[in-house]
Amino acid sequence: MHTKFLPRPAVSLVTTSRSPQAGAGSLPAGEPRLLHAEVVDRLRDRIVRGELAPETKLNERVLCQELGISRTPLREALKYLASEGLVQLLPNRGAVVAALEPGRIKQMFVVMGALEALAGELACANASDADIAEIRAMHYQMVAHYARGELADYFRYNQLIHMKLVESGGNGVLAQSYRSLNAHVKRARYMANLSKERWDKAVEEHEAILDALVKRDSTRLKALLQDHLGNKMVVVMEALAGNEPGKP
Amino acid sequence: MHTKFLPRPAVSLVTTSRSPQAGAGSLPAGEPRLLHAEVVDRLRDRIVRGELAPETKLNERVLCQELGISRTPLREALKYLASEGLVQLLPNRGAVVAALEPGRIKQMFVVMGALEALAGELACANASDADIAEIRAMHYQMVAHYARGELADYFRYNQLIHMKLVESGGNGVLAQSYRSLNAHVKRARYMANLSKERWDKAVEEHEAILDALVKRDSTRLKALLQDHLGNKMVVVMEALAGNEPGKP
DNA sequence: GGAAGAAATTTTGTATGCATAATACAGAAG
DNA sequence: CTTCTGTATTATGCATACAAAATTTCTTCC
Repeated sequence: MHTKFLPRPAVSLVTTSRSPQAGAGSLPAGEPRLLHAEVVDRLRDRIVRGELAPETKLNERVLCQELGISRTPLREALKYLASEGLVQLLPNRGAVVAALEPGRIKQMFVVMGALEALAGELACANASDADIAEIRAMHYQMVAHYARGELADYFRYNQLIHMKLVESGGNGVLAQSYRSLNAHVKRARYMANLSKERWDKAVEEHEAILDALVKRDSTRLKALLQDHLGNKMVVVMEALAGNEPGKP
Repeated sequence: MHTKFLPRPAVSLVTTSRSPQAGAGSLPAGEPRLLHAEVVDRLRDRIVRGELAPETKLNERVLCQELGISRTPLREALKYLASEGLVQLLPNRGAVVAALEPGRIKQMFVVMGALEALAGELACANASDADIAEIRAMHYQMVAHYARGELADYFRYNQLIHMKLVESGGNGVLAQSYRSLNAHVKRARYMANLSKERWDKAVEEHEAILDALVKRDSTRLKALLQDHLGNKMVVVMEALAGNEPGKP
């Protein structure tokens, strides 16, 4: 697998032009977006998508050139991502993309199970009818993509549904915790090749989940979510076991 | 309440002397401890203990002087703490200690409830006898401090017990998530004045919790932990409601 | 040829400098 | 006295400079 960075010609995030050498600012900017925050989002995205593979060394000079910024905001972003657990800081030796240890991912699934169960409970109790209608709409979108075999779009709606479900319980802390763990797990999922059978089953499970939510059947929803997540865990863990039997 | 910083004469964290102007390093240092990491720990501690009160403005120049470092590692530390949610970054306006919104704290208790329930389950299943013996020992220490009316020490052992219980389930991700939420909640608890009755009851609850753990009665332990946490929530929420009826 | 060690290079950690945004302050107008 | 406006001050965001550590490269010796 490639670990080399693409020689992108430093498209540069700098738009607000606060830098000493820069010439002219432009956008009126309703809300100032700081560089480190932008970099956090970009790097997190690249890590989650697997473009920055686990254990990739993050060379500051290279990243700075790619992003068209100086080391200061980059290093701030790395600290932020380290706190999220997506980056590991090695004192005096820089930063690397966090490893994807199967044991740790499994632990994350267990915790996410507890969070999703709680989320299901809260959603049944607190979700508005509009929330549920939105989830139903996303569900049908997802099923449509499934029918057409469009995996990427299926995944996207799948994620949207799970996030919306978690959010509609009205507990922002829960949503935040879930999102954070989910980012880690998503990294692993990019390796997992969904089998046709598993895909079929996952859609079935989603049908049942939607049904339980509509009926606000908390007990059943919790059980279904647990089951769904458990199955997903199996798939991901298998993929993970297959993709790194021995680290070279 | 004081929000002003103490004029500490810059005791300086700099020991490794990598700075341009610094004179001499000293400690052989088995493992290099970086400045930003040190600052993260210090600031987090001050925030959790309430020495840096909620919504306190964090002036970089002042903190730099207090810590005896330059702005670079300080700002890195602030980014890290922002990711933990203990600090809020205001673009172009610096950083403030995160507010203690009762609604949010309540949400945290709900999530911690789910995590503790899981922790209880895992502890019953996975804790070694040595783990349980350690918890028991800490429990008796705690009770001794309770008997002597030593609140601070009681709290310390209380925390140790809860953390050990969470850790002995063997799920590091769970422990990490719990620790993070706990830091936030601890901030609130520093305001809560435990009544004698509540204290008595809390110790009773702990007796029952220990008993359930020793017997590895997962179902009962979960229920007891939920109850215990729920009671603690009531106390904290009352204190929080009392201490900020109107923000000046 | 390979191991060991020294010098050169790169990389990281921290401090500092500079430009812009934000705030405090002063004075004028109402 | 309050409110507005323009200016001085301060604070923040980013870039850069420099020193120590780590890594690589080049010798040297066996």
